[in-house]
Amino acid sequence: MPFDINCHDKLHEQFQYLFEPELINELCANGKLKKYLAEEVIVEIGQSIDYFPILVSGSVKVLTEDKNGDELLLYYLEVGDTCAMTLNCCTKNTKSTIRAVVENDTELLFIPIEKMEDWMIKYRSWRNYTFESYSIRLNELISAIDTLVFSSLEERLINYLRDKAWVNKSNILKISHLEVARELHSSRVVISRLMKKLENEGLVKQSRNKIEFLEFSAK
DNA sequence: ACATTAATTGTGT
DNA sequence: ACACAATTAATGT
Repeated sequence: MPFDINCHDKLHEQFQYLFEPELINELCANGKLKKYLAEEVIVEIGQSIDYFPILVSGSVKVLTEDKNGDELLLYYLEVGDTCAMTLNCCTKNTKSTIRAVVENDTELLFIPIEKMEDWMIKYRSWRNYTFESYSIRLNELISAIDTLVFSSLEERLINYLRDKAWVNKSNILKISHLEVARELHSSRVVISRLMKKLENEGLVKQSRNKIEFLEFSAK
């Protein structure tokens, strides 16, 4: 990892409201910045975690997998987020039960786990950050489970499209029905039928490998 | 520009 | 769920 002269300024800019300047200096001094391209796998299921990642730019999706190898999207991570899973793995030294895949080109800052305990004691903002992350991730999970259990696939599909549009900051999603089906743990035919229905209802426009999500109602 | 092929999407059973 | 039809994008000639 080459030393990045811009790292310092960039981090100060990104995290000025999250961490005190002292801590950001420590982040620069101890963290390693790594770039990932879309579709790259950051963490695989069963892998152990030896660095603590913080998302500096881009976005990442977090998935589980059942024994048949079928996937299910849990949630997205955005700038400033970290994964609660890794918080767990770092402290308890267990293996990851999730897979993390890059959604949009991403930069991650990797922190050696030894530093985490130091900072927990030294920096109030770090304590807040880790607790906040836990709490946010827990709520994300609960709401994911909620829609999973209580909503029809149609509602899940709409939620999925909305979330994806949000993290991509675009209403135009470049994705095929097959990929959607995999992330929602459904089948391609079912998704195609639902998409057709949504299209007739005027919620989406679609063409090959492209879905345009039309939602203007505030929420 | 046209033909061939592969991938994606649509529909009926 | 499966099979197949229809459509579209990609590639070669």
